[in-house]
Amino acid sequence: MRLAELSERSGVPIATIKYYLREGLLTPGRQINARTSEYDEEHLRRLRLVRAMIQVGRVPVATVREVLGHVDDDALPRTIRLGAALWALPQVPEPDEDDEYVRAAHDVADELLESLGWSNAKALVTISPSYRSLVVAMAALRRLGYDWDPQLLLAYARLMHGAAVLDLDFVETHASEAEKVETAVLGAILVEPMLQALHRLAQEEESARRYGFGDRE
Amino acid sequence: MRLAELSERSGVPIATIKYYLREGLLTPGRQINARTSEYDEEHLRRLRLVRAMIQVGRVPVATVREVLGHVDDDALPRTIRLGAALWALPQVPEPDEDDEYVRAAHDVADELLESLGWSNAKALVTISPSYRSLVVAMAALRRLGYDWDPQLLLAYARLMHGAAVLDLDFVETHASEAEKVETAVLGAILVEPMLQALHRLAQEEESARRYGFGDRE
DNA sequence: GGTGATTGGATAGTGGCACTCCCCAAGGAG
DNA sequence: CTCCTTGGGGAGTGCCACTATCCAATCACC
Repeated sequence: MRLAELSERSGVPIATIKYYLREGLLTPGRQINARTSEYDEEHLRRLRLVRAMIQVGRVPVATVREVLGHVDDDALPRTIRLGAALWALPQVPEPDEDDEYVRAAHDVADELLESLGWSNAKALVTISPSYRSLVVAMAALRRLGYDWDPQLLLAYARLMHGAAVLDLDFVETHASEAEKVETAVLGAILVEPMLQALHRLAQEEESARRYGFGDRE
Repeated sequence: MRLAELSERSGVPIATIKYYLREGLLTPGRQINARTSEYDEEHLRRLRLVRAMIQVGRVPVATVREVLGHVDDDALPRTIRLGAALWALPQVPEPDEDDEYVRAAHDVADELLESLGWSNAKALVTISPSYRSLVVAMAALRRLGYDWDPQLLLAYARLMHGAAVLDLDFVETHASEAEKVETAVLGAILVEPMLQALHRLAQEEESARRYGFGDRE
């Protein structure tokens, strides 16, 4: 198919597809002659993937390129490719390690990993950007005066581990070997907005259940 | 305290505080004379809250203003204020209702709410932006060819309901009546990055557990 | 074979956003 | 009285995700 049809079937404007091509998010089509390129179903699929990452996952264009680079890197073993792709995702800004709240958050986070028995990967996990994000969020909450119990964090962690198990079970049963990394990355990028939406819906529901709507009080 | 000290204690540059003041994210200090304003602990707290929403929660400045407006609106009952604040948070772009994947996602989402027994708030919930986000994410996954089981979604929803129960229990025990809405909003804004970080860590851990690191294969 | 429309590619421009720079006038210190 | 500091406000900056325009090659139709 040609650019116009690719645009038609994906719903992405032609100018935007050109931009993605320039940015290296899509591989160029097969050059038929100087003025015509042919795109196939794989291009369409990749384009939809890119769009989903950008629009649903709010991933910056430069990061999409990086993530896809890792996903496509057949030279690396699977866990490393997944890890590399996840590490490339946008993260919170670097924490200030001199801040007392940040140091305290590190301690709590380390204890948490210990309790969860995630220590086998601890060397890796403690330098992961996700670990940093966790520490930053914990420190921010504490700085605002919310001194939550580490047990609460443990409960959250168990819930999210449950979600991760569901993700990877899904990857197991539904994806071919070659697609596993891609599916797992999508698990991180597209499932997260879904979880977030469910979380907010659940909050609204639970709040209404506990306190009613209050409009008759 | 004066602007310089507010900046010092919060770690936010003076120019940025001025910008927040101009944008209405902070109330002006008490004017002492034409050239001096006095800020108090409440300003500091509010500034930290704003910073956390922007940097950790990635909430746009205009949205922070809107959310805080709802949080501060004492005229409304609590559930409504919480709902209004959550609804103001940034969401995915409007779905194309003519798209077959979007319509199918609507059906699955409605069934899900039914199964969960969240139907008491259904009229509200189905017009919630979170509901829209959910539908968009579901449609995007399907469009990419991942035909997951609705049961999987139900399992995710139960997990996130568990998280919401933890959130609201925390609000119950740790916040004064006046702070409840603020805490609940923070629950949506600061707990979410924490959950996301835990989710990614859990994925890395679970992936390493199942497949090893693969570097000796 | 000529002619106007279409296509793909490159370049430059746009709009939004979160700051950030700079200047000014008012205080305050010596 | 002079110089330094401070708060306020407007204008500018840098980044990012597009998007509009231009150009030349080709294709459809006459």
